[in-house]
Amino acid sequence: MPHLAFPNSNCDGFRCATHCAVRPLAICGELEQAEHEEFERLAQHVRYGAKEALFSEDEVADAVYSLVEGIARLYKLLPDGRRQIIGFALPGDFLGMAPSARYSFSADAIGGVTVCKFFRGPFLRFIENKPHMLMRMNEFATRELSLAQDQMLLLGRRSAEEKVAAFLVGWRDRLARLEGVTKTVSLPMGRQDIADFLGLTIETVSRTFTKLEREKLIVIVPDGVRVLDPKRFDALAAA
Amino acid sequence: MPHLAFPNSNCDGFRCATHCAVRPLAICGELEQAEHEEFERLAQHVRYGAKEALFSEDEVADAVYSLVEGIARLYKLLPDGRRQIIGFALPGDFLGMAPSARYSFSADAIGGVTVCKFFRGPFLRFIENKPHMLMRMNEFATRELSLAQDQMLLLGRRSAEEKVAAFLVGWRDRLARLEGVTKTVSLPMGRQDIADFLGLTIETVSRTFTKLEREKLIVIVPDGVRVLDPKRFDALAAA
DNA sequence: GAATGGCCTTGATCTGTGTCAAGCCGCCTT
DNA sequence: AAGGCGGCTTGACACAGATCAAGGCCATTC
Repeated sequence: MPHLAFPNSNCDGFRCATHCAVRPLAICGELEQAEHEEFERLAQHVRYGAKEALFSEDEVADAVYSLVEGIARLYKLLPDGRRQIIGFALPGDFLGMAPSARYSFSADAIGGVTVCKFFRGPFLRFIENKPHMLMRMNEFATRELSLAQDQMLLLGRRSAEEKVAAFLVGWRDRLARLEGVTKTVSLPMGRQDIADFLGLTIETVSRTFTKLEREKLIVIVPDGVRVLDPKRFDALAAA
Repeated sequence: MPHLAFPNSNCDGFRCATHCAVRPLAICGELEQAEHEEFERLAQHVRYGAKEALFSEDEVADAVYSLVEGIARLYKLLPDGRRQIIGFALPGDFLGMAPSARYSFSADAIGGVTVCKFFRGPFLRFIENKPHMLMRMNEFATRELSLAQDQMLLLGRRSAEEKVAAFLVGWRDRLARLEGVTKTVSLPMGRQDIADFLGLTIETVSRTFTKLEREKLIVIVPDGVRVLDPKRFDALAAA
């Protein structure tokens, strides 16, 4: 059961600085002072524990979410339990827009997650006469769509080794936007999650990590990998 | 080389009725009279012949397109030539928005295609202070994204037979929005296109069609299939 | 510090789909 | 009507990755 971190979401300056470190990257990043205060009054800051669900596919989509902190797993299931992870959400990402009245996928926390939660009605009323906000939402949707298309190419046409390499490169680059460039790529998600993201089995993912390590492209470290040969590695990921 | 069907795009009533039959479904479907006339003045109606490119990945994205008539193939290529078709565009679909200054995929005509083409600058200036239009673009993007996510599930987690069945059901339902419900599903794209859409080879697609026919689920007809047992067929596509 | 359980790795074997190759069918050209 | 060509189908075989099974490692608990 999620609890409200700030039931009175009209948080003071200190807390805002803490919890909205990603604001420039988020959907609300270009709101000016007055608008942002109005927007904040619509928000509930909610914290979810590890593996807790933010929302599930086919539920009535009564809220949208701006991820503030932590990482979420977005996925779809087939009736027999096969799972496809359609993305990992990072701080600044915007979740929960659906083309119908119900969510088209499920989202749950990997480790702890903090979000700004907005009920649909008030949210839509807020944006409906704010062209700048609508443009920003369009940018977000277009970027998401483009990532999804990259992933289709990966799922449909790349080998297991290419999938893993492309995943690591893509993940490293997304983390770099948040944390700056590093040699060590942290992987908060488990091997099964990676497998379900890449359309592979956990065994194939594990073997492929080992293979990349044998080929001296990476070193496997606790909860991550270190990229040894970025040049050769990026080439493998691109091809 | 495409030629302008209406170099003076300010077309008269008759031509509009002919060429904008899909307007209620298109991006401009909710513009009121005066706005729509302004919008039309920004448009070039352009016709492309079979296999002609509307635009290509990595080109400067200087225009967006509303597909009026015909079908387009949207795809990405790997450096070695492997191709993933990320979608088939139908009349009413909106193409060409990109998260960067360049197109993130290629689009070309299957058979003949007619579009409304808008240069990026005038288009953005037109929409920037029209919340209704921006909302509609959001709806379009959200629907596209949801389709892309369905496709990820298909590519990552379905068997060849499930892929083909799900493709036929999805395609039939999209055509039904335009042409009404029919038993016969027309397939204007070739087997290689279907293969590249489903992450399969042409041989596997061909064998799977034959298998579905042997199992009395479909009959293969010229340029399409007839679905014999919709109940059983939809079940196969869902599972 | 022994037992438990979750997560990951590794090995052996199987199989669905890819690859390679041949042939068919309908259509266009001459 | 003969030839050629593009698109499709079919068969034989190969292989990447799945499946099945076992074992290792580490953190947590009692």
